[in-house]
Amino acid sequence: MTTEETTQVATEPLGDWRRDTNCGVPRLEHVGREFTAMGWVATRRDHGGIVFIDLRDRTGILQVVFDPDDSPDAHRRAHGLRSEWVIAVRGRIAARPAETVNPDLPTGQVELRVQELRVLGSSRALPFALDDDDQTNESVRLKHRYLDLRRPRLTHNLLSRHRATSAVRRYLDEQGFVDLETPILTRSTPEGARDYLVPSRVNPGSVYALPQSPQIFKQILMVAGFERYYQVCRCFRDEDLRADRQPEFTQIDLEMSFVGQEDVLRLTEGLLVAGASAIGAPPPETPFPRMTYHEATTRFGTDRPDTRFGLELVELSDLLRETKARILAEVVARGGIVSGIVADDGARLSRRELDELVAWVQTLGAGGLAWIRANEDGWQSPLAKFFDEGERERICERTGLRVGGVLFLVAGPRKHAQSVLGQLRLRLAQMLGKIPEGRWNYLWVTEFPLLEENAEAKRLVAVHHPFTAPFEEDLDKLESAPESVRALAYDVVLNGTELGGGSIRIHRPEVQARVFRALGIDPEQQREQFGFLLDALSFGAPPHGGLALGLDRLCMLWLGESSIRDVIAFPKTQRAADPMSDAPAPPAPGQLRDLGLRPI
RNA sequence: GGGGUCGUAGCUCAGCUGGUUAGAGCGCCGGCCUGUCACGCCGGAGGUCGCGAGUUCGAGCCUCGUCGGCCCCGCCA
Repeated sequence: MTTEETTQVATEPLGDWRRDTNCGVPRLEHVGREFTAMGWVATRRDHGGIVFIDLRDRTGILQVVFDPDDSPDAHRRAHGLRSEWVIAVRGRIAARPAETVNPDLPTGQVELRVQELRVLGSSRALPFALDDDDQTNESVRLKHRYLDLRRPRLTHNLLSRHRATSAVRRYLDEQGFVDLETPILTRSTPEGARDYLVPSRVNPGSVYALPQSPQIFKQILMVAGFERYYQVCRCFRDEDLRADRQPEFTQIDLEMSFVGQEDVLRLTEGLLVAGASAIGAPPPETPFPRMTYHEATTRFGTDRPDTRFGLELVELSDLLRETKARILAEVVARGGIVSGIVADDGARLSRRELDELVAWVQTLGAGGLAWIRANEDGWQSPLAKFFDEGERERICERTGLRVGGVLFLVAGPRKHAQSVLGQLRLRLAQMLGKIPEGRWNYLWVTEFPLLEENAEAKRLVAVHHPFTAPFEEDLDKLESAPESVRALAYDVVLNGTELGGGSIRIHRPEVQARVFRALGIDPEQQREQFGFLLDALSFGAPPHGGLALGLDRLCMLWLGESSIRDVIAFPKTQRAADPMSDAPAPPAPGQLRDLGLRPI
């Protein structure tokens, strides 16, 4: 039978039938009631003399029974039903015989005995099975996303996401926030991610940019006097994709006037409690632990530490200044550091696994990875022969290295060595099974530096963005020691993933001018790039600050998924394409001409 | 831009050292079946081995290129 023939099954109109129960609803208390249910044929079990259908709607599954004793006509027609047909059934709820109760279904104690059947829609044979454990290639699933979304797990994910979003909106509404929209067609801003550009037909040669975030507009809304703004808004960044990065993603974006950092953090904690509770994840305990940027990078090698396990970094530079392992001593002499991680059960790793780690670290661009394995009969290490007795004792004392453990060492410029160890730490935790299940470690990282050296541009750039306020007490170092100035910026982290971040903004024009000067942005550039914000700030700007949270990532973590694609209805592939609609596509003839564009 | 990995029936996969007519499970189609819930039993259809070159007497298998999925580095203020 061909596909075309399959689709030629006669379907019936809905007529005056109306649904009066959902599939997930009926229980023993409904026995004897007459119901009309509608949904999709999830599975059929045709025994000839009797036919069972699992009927599915978004609320769950109900077993419906076609028995000739109830209706010979419905029973005869039930043989023709197929997977994913849409049907309406009318009948009576009955208790199942005791031995046929299905404990795996919430409705498993009852069934609907069908008196009348209407076939509302037929279905072609499916391109893939709608099981939660189906491993079908993702491009096939995305091409038929409407089918993929019928899988209970994805249905559950999107319904849960809706509950979380609704709860967040309710929470912010209660806190006096106003939901305001900002432009999607906006102006490209310098630095940051690559923009998606939209050419303007009525202004040939000019383009809009899609917003990377509504940053400037929400600050202007503060100047406009709205005091508290929020938006669940789409943001666009034309960068390469990852499991937790899509070209368009959703932020919970908010901004508040007349507040300091503490107010934003407390409000955000409440928001996360509301969202987690609504989605069914454990609500976090508040207040969240705090950690400075300095502590995070020193102890964990990253500004988004996963504190669910140890394996912390230990610096050894001062012990190894004079060591005969020249490869280490030279790095210290040049101003770099030697830092390490002890895995107290690291001896479980085979020589081969250790070698693979060394090779892997090299792919991160590190000079190398040294390891010291503390065996019963002494140290085993490519560097063992360089260390004398005193050094060994001091290293063990500092790091806690004991028999059965392995010490991993990385030497290099401070930032780089820490970052490599931070990544090694995560990898070790995975290999050694040190990441506990069911832990939800929320954490604030604070006191980010305001500015940092950009290696490529060889100048200072803003760590957060150019409107981030410096610490008041660090202001006098802005010219003398700009890199030591701390920012009133903060990130919220969950289990090593950055959920979002924000800052208190500069609302005083003279401070903004000094920061621009430190960034090397001259007044002409300031006007050109940020003129409208500077204008706004000059007309009575309240102190203000805010933050943005990645809603997709939040839902992913709360729901235990490993990709944000599983919490987005219509995500894109790694090449930023949509296999269902075939976007992006070449422009139609004439479209480019209308826009005043020519292919290069 | 770079690294890794995968691509064989609708789906998931097997396919030995390059050798006859490319297999399995699920799904699909037909038949039987009155208590199943991964129903069962019998039968059947279904293949551009991603695509293109090359090597070879001979390529699903080897080489090169290319397209696509996923993971990662760079990138993501």
